[in-house]
Amino acid sequence: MSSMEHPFFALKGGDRSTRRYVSGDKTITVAPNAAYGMATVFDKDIWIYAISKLQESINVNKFTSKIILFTPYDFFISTNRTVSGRTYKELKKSLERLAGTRITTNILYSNKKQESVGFGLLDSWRIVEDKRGKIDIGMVEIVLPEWLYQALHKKQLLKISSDYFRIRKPIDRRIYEIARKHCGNQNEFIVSLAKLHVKVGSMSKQSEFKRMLKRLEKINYLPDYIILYDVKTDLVKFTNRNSIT
DNA sequence: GCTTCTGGCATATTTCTAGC
DNA sequence: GCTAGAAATATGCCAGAAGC
Repeated sequence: MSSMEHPFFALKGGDRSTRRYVSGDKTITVAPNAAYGMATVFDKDIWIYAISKLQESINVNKFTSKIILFTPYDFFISTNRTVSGRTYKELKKSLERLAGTRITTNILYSNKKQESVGFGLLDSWRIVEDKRGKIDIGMVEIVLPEWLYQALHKKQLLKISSDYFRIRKPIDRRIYEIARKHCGNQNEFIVSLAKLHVKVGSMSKQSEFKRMLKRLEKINYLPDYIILYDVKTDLVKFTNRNSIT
């Protein structure tokens, strides 16, 4: 839920700037990997994929651990990706970015005692390669961070639409996540354009962000929610599609 | 035939800069 | 504030190879 509310992930690869966000007495610092940059919203698919695999095991009372093993091919198909040579190289880069991006925050502990914590988006990863003729068949092993693993067991996770992976634009994915987190099952959620711009984590100017929001409002294809932007008040309204009769 | 993987080309998206 | 263009990066589509 925290990763949906706050911009832990960049919209574009190669982002090497350290970001700091302040909201009341909560702060969050996102420091990217110097070589590969900050993890992106597409890298987050690995998280989502791993979590759904864990959730499946929990549902059938299977043993679970922070270590997840999967084939790249299954990951690509499950997350609506095309399968190509480049996709495999991208997967490796994604793992580098996830493991290299460091978060420092006090948002995870809301008790009176303020405590700052630092963590990576992945503890570690490795690709177990097996030569089959000329082809390298690889199994990917990732170790999820303890806090993410605990969040799953404490049910601090929100289910997202199965159409999420069909959203190809990173900015649209972020806007959907914010709508999912804040609007949830309520009828509507209203936020200022400036605040939404910060929450999305877009590095573009606000005027540029406004243009992209207007485009999204026009095509209005996000799962579960309808977006309305009021130019006069500079407010963005999310309406739950299920509440419209 | 299916799964897994590679590579090329064209197209789309984000961000930045410049100009009006 | 808005728009257009460029650069960097990501994605879509396709053909094809190899093992089971």
